[in-house]
Amino acid sequence: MEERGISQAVISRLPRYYRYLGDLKSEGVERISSQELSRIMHITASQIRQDFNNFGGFGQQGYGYNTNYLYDEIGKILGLDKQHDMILIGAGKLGQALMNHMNLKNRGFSFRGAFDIDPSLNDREIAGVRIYPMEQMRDFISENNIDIAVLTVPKAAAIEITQVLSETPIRAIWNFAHVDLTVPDRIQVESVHLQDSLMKLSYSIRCNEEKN
Amino acid sequence: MEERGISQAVISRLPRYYRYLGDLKSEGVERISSQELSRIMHITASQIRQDFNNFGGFGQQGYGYNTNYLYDEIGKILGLDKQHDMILIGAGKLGQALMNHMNLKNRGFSFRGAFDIDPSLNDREIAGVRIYPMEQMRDFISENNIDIAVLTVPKAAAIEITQVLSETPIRAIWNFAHVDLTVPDRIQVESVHLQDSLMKLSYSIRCNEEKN
DNA sequence: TAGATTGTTAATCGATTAACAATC
DNA sequence: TAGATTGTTAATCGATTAACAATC
Repeated sequence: MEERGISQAVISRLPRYYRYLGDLKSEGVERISSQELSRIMHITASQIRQDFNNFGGFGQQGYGYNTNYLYDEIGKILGLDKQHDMILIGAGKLGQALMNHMNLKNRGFSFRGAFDIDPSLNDREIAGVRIYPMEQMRDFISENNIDIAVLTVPKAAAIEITQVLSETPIRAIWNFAHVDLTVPDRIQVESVHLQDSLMKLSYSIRCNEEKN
Repeated sequence: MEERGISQAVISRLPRYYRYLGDLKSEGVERISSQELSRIMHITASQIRQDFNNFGGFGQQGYGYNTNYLYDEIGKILGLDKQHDMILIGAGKLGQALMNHMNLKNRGFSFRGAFDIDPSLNDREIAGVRIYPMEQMRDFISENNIDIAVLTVPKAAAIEITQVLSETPIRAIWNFAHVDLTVPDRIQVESVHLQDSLMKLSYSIRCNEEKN
């Protein structure tokens, strides 16, 4: 599994492959050719083969790909075979929604604790996860070997908290604040900019109506 | 403002330009050159100029760009000068979070109603928006000229509801379900796949730790 | 063996970057 | 006018698609 400089475009497609293969698997489909997958996913068979071959050959000539095997291999590439311990920072509605969704659905990812500046939330539990005062975050990360911090706080708070996180052994930040974060190289950041997404939708609407 | 076949790459960058220009504007910066913006946003000045010139010239040689003007123009391109009436479908935690966030923050976008299959939620209000029974959705869309449906329901429900939405005059779906939706051409879809985003983060973590 | 389908190289297409003439 | 910076063309780079030899 050689992975020198895989392009961002390829990586972005992996979760989608994983999803479709999971569906096929649960439908009992044992093997799939790049051509069939192409038809289902609406991308070219050529691209599918190129994408998979970035990570080595998963298929067999004349046969295609074994659904289960391919599913598992992509899972491994995505690091889904490993346990990820997470904390939530900012226990508002969005944060609570993520704890409900992600704790159940994606095995491998689990919230170990949540933190909020609002003292009235302290010691409460959401989806079986306890909410602690913000001051305890730093120590909690070290003591519980937390990998991922999920940031669901306003912009200004996100910048401040990122400063603090930069000095902890955290490995990644899943950022929902409407700001681009600056972190040391050893910390990975993935941002979900909901506003940006809605604006793209607004753009599509405008373009579509101008076609009249 | 000529816009034939603007690439998806350019469109994806527009909301980020808009965000940075908004920040500059509120800092009182009246003009900005592509070079300065390049330094702040960490993209090339060349790309910035190319991007803007897809929509016509917004700058002035020897001067740069007027921050306010550029901000407004990008806003217009993104359709932010227009009112967007939305409904929420699925009034769970995630949906509630979106109503709280988006109703206040992004002017131009406002929720007119929410719908849920859970009868216990009916007639309740969240962020000043009333929750109606699902059966009333269809009529509500027509009667209130709803543009955007925000889908925060599980996968299976999302597919069913999309069928129904396809027969209404809705113009866009903002999809949070973990599935790719199929709709008529006149309906725009923008999906936020949170699971995919988290998987990409997991991939980055794995790659980063393998560098040791 | 013949048919199918991968893995991989080569061709094409598109997006990014560089360069510079136009012009404020 | 001289300096600065855009708008735009040309060059480069990377990603996608096509083609086909390898092989199960």
